[in-house]
Amino acid sequence: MKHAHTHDLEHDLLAAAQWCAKRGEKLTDQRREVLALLLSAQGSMKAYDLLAEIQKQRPTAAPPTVYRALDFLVTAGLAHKLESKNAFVACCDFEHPHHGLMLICDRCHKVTELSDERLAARLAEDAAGHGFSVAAQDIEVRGLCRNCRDGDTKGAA
Amino acid sequence: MKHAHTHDLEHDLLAAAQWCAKRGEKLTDQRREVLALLLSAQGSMKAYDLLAEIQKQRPTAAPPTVYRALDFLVTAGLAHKLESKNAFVACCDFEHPHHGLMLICDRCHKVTELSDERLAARLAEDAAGHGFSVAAQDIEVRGLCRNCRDGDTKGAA
DNA sequence: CCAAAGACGTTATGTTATAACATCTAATGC
DNA sequence: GCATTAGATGTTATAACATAACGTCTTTGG
Ligand SMILES: [Zn+2]
Ligand SMILES: [Zn+2]
Ligand SMILES: [Zn+2]
Ligand SMILES: [Zn+2]
Repeated sequence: MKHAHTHDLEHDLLAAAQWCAKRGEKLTDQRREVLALLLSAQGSMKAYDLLAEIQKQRPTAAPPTVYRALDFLVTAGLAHKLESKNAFVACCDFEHPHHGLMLICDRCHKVTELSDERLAARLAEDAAGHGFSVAAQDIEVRGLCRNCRDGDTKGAA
Repeated sequence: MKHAHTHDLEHDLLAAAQWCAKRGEKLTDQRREVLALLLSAQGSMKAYDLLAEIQKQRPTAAPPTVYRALDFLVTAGLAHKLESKNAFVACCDFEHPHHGLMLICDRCHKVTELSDERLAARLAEDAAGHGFSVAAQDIEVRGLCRNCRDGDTKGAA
């Protein structure tokens, strides 16, 4: 079981590459590296933290290196930006475009992405009621995850 | 009718001062100036735009001047931060704490704050279903407001 | 081969936000 | 009144987040 995570990671990266190909785009090495970091992270990652990781293998990497990769991943639906944290997370289910609802733990910083179509529908309904047509939505919730709320101390930063 | 806006503004500022007093805090001159700018703005305002306005009357003002005022206003519920724009808006109804839903027009940049308790409840329910306890929530919707959708050209930036 | 498009390298800069410490002011208790 | 103290502000510097601009390289299709 030692390499279970690695195996899942490879599987996810392959699926992401296929998803890109389906869209007529390419998951290049740099994009793959950034996505791999996001997939491996416990919570979200900041752009400059990603940059620091990338620089371990590619010392000449600069901010545009990682921001370009992030832009690509977000546009392709492979990752999401957490606006309230200026941080990024891998999407949990990029093959099924959705309106994610992000649960962000203030204590262990873990992020859980939910999808609730009825919630999104209600949102669109509220907006329509004011003559507003929705192009994009962002729902971020801060609080405590189950572990942290139950007094677990292992997840603390 | 020429001074209707001014009158509303003074009324709102008075109400805000009373709201602060009720909380054992003070709406100082600087805080009042920032709030007045937010109340008078058509859409949201960025911190450094607020700073530029403040500096017209108080040339020594620096970033902490405006960020401190904004922190106070947001904490007191008198203003909200739009995380997706790094910008700020006055709250439409600070005397009735709520979970605002922000409709942000991509064309004229106007912001409409709605309150939908059922939406907030659904959100909390989704979170609870995953063992997550909600401390704060942020819902931001981008799109086109009624005027802009209908082809009005007056509101363009 | 050649042209065009996409990706990447590189430098510099723009934008957003806070740390840290000094000073001032207002409220409290004596 | 006067010291104490908490809150607010002044001031300088820097941290953190993000993009502009331009050059080069690689891939791909004619
Ligand atoms: Zn997702
Ligand atoms: Zn947690
Ligand atoms: Zn509000
Ligand atoms: Zn509009």
